[in-house]
Amino acid sequence: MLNRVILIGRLTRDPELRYTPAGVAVTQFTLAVDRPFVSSQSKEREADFIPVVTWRQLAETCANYLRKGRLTAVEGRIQVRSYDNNEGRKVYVTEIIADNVRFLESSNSGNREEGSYSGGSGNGYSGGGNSNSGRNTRDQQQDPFLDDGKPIDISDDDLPF
Amino acid sequence: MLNRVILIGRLTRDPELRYTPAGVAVTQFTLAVDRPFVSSQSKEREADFIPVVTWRQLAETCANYLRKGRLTAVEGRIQVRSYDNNEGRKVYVTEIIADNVRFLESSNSGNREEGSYSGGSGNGYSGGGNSNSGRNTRDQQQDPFLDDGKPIDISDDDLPF
Amino acid sequence: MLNRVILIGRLTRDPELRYTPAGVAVTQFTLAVDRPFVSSQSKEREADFIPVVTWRQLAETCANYLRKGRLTAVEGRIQVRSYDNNEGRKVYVTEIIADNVRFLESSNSGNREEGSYSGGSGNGYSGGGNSNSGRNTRDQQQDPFLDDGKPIDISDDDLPF
Amino acid sequence: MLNRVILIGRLTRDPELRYTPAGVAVTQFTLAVDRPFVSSQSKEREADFIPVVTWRQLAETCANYLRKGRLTAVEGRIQVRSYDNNEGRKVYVTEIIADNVRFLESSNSGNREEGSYSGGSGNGYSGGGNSNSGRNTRDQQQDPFLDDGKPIDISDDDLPF
DNA sequence: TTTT
DNA sequence: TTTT
Repeated sequence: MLNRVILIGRLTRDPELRYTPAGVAVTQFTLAVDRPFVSSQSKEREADFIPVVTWRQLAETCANYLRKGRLTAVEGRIQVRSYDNNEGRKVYVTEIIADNVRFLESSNSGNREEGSYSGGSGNGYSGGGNSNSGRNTRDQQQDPFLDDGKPIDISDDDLPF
Repeated sequence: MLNRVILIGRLTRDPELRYTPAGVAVTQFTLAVDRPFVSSQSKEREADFIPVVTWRQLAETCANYLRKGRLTAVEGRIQVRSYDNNEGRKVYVTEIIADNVRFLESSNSGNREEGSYSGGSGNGYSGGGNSNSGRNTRDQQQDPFLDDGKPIDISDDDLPF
Repeated sequence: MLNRVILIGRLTRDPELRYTPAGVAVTQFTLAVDRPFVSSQSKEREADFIPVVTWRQLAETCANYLRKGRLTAVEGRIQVRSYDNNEGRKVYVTEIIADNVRFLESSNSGNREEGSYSGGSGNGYSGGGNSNSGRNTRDQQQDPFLDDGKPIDISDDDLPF
Repeated sequence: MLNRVILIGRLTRDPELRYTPAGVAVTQFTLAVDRPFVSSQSKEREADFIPVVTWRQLAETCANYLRKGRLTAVEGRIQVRSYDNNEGRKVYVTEIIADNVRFLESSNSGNREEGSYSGGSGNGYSGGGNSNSGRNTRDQQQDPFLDDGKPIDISDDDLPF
């Protein structure tokens, strides 16, 4: 009925821009969001690493302007999808589908002129191809967003807009 | 830095109240949150099933008043934890740690007097024991929230408050 | 840069549907939102009364389905506008411009099938006229939303979409 | 029932720290929050100026670290209060009562180490007095937060915590 | 001016 | 694995 998320954190890597077979842009990145408390003795885990997905025009803007380490605000909704891994086990993936992303730090270190771009009506398909390259270090079973140099296998019927 | 989630949905089952070894109450339930759009042809998946965790006094209030099917509002933050399953693979679990829960439907069907309870300073430990029973059908490796009739294995150092 | 509000409360009156000179639907209502605490001795003020404005298709849906007393969730942004009253003093009006409204109670008292309607791309102008009537008791200088039987004086340039 | 606001914007002035007669710290500032759209021809109003109030420990932290122009995230709830101006007219004031404030820019221009402080259980009364001075340029009828050099007239019964 |  |  209602599903709203707002996060502020830093990118753990540069964003990954991909295209669906129909040429729809989709960008994925992960935000490290510091937890508000100090975990008493353990001291090990102090941030949540939350995957974010953007589509269409917003995907391309994020790919162009966001970089590893940048402080970023994200607004969107939680989505849970699942797939079967190669042991036949169902794996659940929870992601934030963002419709609004604010760049709280710009490239020039003196950040008084931060940009801000939001999603919405824009469709903004700007060509096919795949601007991504060479970050194939993750386990394909663990992460369906793995970049294998080919358009990702998402039916356009699955698009949330 | 900032991590805020607000959901409105319906419980997929009755909530599960457990206690940590130190006697801290923790309640888990899942909200079915209808998606805002109609997934064109497929028509199969139209809701997200989002796990929610509450602690202490709020946990006990939720266990007492929430039931399967009830429309409920939840406010909290996203938390990602991980554990190793029995194939040695790391499994990530994403949950909402709620600090505010609103009961939008009460038990009497005419719901003009809905309750509302929030978390906070309350500590509200009300005894040990385990009021839960007999729903051991899930794979323990898949879900550490599995009810095995014993207090759950969470160190009190892990408590987020 | 980012401006997000989520409220759950009850309508203090039936909603008011108006039309701009260009025929754009706009509906206003007020939500009574109970405060989370008990104001110690005074005990008088226990809710905030927060004005909400919706536009276009969402305005017409709200006017059709919302009624005084109904529990309702609203998502939107805070907007502050000002006007000069007849003593030449600037008066500030703070409203929630809603883009998503959820009806948590339906007309039939057994509320298991609540509706839910959100804003967005819809334009949904459904005729001119003014379905409103006879509530002219407020001071025009105090409230530009006063219903005087004529289309309200809002330039279409002021529309937030 | 539920009342949640999240804003990101810039301070229009340095924050104002005051104390109630009972010595409780309260800090007020205004956030300029840019609107997400371009108001077609008029071009005049492109931001909302939203008053924010913080209490106790959080008030003192804000007074110490926030400055005019700083990019800041605020989380809280909307509160509407009223008073009678000297023409006997009731004036409504809408403010955000913040319980979490994030400093997205630190004093040193290279802002890689932004601070972040949240409210909560802290009580943090650190003395009486009034650290504020000389900004009495606003109309008292317009702004009950006007600094007149004396503790403000708020009964401790009015405190929201 | 206010809702349950 | 799922709610209305």
